[in-house]
Amino acid sequence: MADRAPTLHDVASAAGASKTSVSRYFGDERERLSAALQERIATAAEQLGFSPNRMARGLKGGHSRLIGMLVADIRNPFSVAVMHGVEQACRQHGYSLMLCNTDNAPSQEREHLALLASYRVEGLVINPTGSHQPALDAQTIPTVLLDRRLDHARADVVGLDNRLAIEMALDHLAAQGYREVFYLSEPAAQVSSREQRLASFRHGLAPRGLRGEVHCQAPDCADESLQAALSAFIQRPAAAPKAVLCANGNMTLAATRAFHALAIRPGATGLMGIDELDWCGLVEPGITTLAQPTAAIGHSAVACLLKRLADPARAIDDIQHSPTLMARGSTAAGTPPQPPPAASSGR
Amino acid sequence: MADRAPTLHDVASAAGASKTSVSRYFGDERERLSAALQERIATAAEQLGFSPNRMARGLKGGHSRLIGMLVADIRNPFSVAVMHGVEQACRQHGYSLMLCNTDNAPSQEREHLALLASYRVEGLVINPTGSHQPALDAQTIPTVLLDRRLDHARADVVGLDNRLAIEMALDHLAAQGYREVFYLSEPAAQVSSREQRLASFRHGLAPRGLRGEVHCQAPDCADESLQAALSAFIQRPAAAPKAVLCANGNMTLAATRAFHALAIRPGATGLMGIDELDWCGLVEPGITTLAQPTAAIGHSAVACLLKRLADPARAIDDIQHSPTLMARGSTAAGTPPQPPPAASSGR
DNA sequence: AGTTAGGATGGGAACGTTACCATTGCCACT
DNA sequence: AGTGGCAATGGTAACGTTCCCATCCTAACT
Repeated sequence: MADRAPTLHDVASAAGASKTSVSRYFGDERERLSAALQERIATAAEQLGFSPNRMARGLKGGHSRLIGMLVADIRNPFSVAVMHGVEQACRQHGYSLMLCNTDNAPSQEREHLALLASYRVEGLVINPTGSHQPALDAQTIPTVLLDRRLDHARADVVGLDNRLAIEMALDHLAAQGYREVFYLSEPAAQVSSREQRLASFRHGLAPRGLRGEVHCQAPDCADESLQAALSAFIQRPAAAPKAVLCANGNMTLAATRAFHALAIRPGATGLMGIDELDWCGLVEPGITTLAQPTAAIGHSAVACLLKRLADPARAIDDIQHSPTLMARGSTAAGTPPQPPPAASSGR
Repeated sequence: MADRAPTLHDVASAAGASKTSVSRYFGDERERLSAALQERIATAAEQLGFSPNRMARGLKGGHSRLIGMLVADIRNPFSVAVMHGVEQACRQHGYSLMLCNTDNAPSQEREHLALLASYRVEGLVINPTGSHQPALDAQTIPTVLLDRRLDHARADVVGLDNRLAIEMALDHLAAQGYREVFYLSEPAAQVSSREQRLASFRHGLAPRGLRGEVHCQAPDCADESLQAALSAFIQRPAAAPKAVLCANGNMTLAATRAFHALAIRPGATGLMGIDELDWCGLVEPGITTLAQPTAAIGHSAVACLLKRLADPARAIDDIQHSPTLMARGSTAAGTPPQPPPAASSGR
């Protein structure tokens, strides 16, 4: 019969009702209709296979019921896990998620931002690419920043408690008897979470009697430079065991590959990373990680966004989640854990 | 100034032009406008920060410029990789992607389908959950099925050449000297790709002089049953080496975990899987896989969809991609590869 | 009985855009 | 000079909804 999708009007005439009534039925005023009318509309709609046109609805009411999400790297399991949480939370609150992947490219970030704006998304969850984006700063749509802070943008931030994470990592490494730590990160400039972790690392060394060394490099870089740096670190003579600490999942993967290429089994030389990955228990002897509560992060990002939608003027939130230590063989030094150099030994 | 987003009309009056001209400027008739007018509109739009409202555009023209994608399990790296390809391809063709994750739940599949329909997406890329969905069959929106065929739905299919994949796997295992193969799959009923792989497995054994055993189980199931089955298979006395073949990435992960729990190092007992994963090179001694060309699959899914959009009546496509063998240590039997029992030895 | 409150319903004007048709010039024909 | 055509622009009616207001009816008041 109808070649195109049936409209409100079609349903109305089929049910012998007015557009308004049908609109009410599908909106949130269904109770205002008499039982008889509800029945008629339900039947007619069912029969025609009607589903309200969200475009039209969004146009008239100004509510798109859409939330946009910008992910820097969709192939990063951490991002996917958070995204999963975000999507669930959105759905729970009656929003749909429009997802865009920027592949860490500022140009795509800009483009997608414009796109999402043109769909009049009501809110934005953004995991920004590193580089500074004026377009992001000028954001007029309520925004929650994921994992990465942006200096110039007035937006809520949800992510990991980076200082706590690094301290937990250093505590664990120190307790396991490691005394020198090689910190492996992607280039930290411009990316707040990396900067925070790096700074916390630097500050956290001395109080624990640790020595540290920092190595930053892009993960897509050739493996050789990482291998070389790692190998130099490991071969350098030292009195106590050494460990490698990876600032995120990408680097954990890179470091594990480097260990593998150098034919070094983690443990005697420690290996630890932030972000839990499927395979961390599988690579011998198991790789110690700090797992991020990805679902919680996703949910709280949406919760935060909705709060801002409800009250645009409220103070900016900065929600920091705590990681969970997954201790495995890669940080069992082999030498029995020694008490820290100076401190009390009783406890 | 303006509290809400500026409209076409705002730009028009700011530029001293008509709505039509501005519409033309932002549509695909920009060349029809004189240079002077283009200039004026560009300036005005820039200054107001105008971006056309896609909702309104979609409403009037009937073109949402939206493609919907339904993914059964967003935490499956294979799905994500394909999705990445789909998104790229969409963007290249001027479409945006609306992504929904069904978490393998038919109810969510139904729900999301309705949602996408209500946004009037022009096409659908679906990776169906297993169970039979009348809603999917009745699909009136042009649809491409990913990886999984649906009996009752008239839709194009894009995926792996499952028969070829299994044959490549069996060829490889046979060539490496394995003679008994334990086939590990998620429950195959209702899911065409699993059924195809399973059937190909069964048919491919005899010609190669192999013996086979099939084990199906849900991946979220407790590990013990898998471990028990695996252990029974491995301990059974046999004249020649045995191998485990995993039907997809999830099962490869499960099997690797089981090997790990049983403290068996793959190799003497072979281990191989369909789907390449980050860590397959990392787990000792490297896990042999068949990599799917995920980007190509994503791109061809969109290409296929666009062809159908252009010509709804054309014959149904069934595009099968070929996998790539990533041979690693987990299928190096240790015994030198013997020539197949009967066949010619000269080649 | 007359008035009024209020519940149920319908009519019509937006929302921001595009599609169609109309209008204006201007130039090149015969 | 008159006509036709084309290029450049503008006006207006949709698209499918929701929102505001009007209308009707029933029931409960004075």
